[in-house]
Amino acid sequence: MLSRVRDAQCRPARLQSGDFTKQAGLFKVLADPHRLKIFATIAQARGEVCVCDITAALPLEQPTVSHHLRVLRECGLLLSERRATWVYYRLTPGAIDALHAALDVVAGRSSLSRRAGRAAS
Amino acid sequence: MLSRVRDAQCRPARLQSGDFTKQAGLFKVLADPHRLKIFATIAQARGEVCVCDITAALPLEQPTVSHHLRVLRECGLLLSERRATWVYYRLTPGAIDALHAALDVVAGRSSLSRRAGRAAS
DNA sequence: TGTCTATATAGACAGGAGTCGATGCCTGGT
DNA sequence: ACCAGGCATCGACTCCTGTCTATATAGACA
Repeated sequence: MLSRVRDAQCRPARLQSGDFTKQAGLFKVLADPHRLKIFATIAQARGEVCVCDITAALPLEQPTVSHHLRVLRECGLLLSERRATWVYYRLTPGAIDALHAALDVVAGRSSLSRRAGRAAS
Repeated sequence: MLSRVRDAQCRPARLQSGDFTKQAGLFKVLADPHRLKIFATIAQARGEVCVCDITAALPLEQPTVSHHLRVLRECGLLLSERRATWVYYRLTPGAIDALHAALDVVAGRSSLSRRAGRAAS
């Protein structure tokens, strides 16, 4: 039996039994360069950004930008608010933490200890 | 000119000029549940994991697992080493930090301050 | 050398995702 | 009431990707 030989020098590893569908879904939302640029722009604006400004800054047609904003909104990363004829997007509170937490689940690090680390800095 | 009206109450936001292709590429690699499970398994093993164990733990055929491992390897997150007939995968040193750094680029936080925060915990 | 096992590669296929043009909805102004 | 502009939705198209089967490669062993 060959597996006996391997086990002797490999000590086979408890494998992850859970599924990572939720985390993968978050990463998928960030897996597009244009969408990531939209998210980064809003994140670094530390406030709200008008859709018209986002559209103007991207080499995409308006419906495509609207589609990306919808994806970001529906996964819970962004919030939108209409004022007059314009729509403004902002980060959902805790969005960045949610992303770091997803990474921590993957890396096997508790999100509590990570937040403690960030708070100490 | 309508934009004048909007500018008065929107103060248009410096938009991100850089492209986030590199970061989006990293997130894309993690955007598949099976691939994320593979990565999490290896990350939490704190060492190397045999391909045969990964294949046994997933509801996928062997070539599909091999494909996912290739993707993780070619993006720089995993390293592979052959010993006898078996191949072992491990995390590339700094892989987790690279992912957090990518998030920090998006969130507008310097990776230096983040690492300092983690080191202090 | 021949065979068996473990892994990688090649090719094909189906479903998903990004993009666009056309159109509809909402709001403000005339 | 009508028009104009900003944004969302719809439908279609194309490319990408995850998956499979079939096959090749590499190493161990007889």
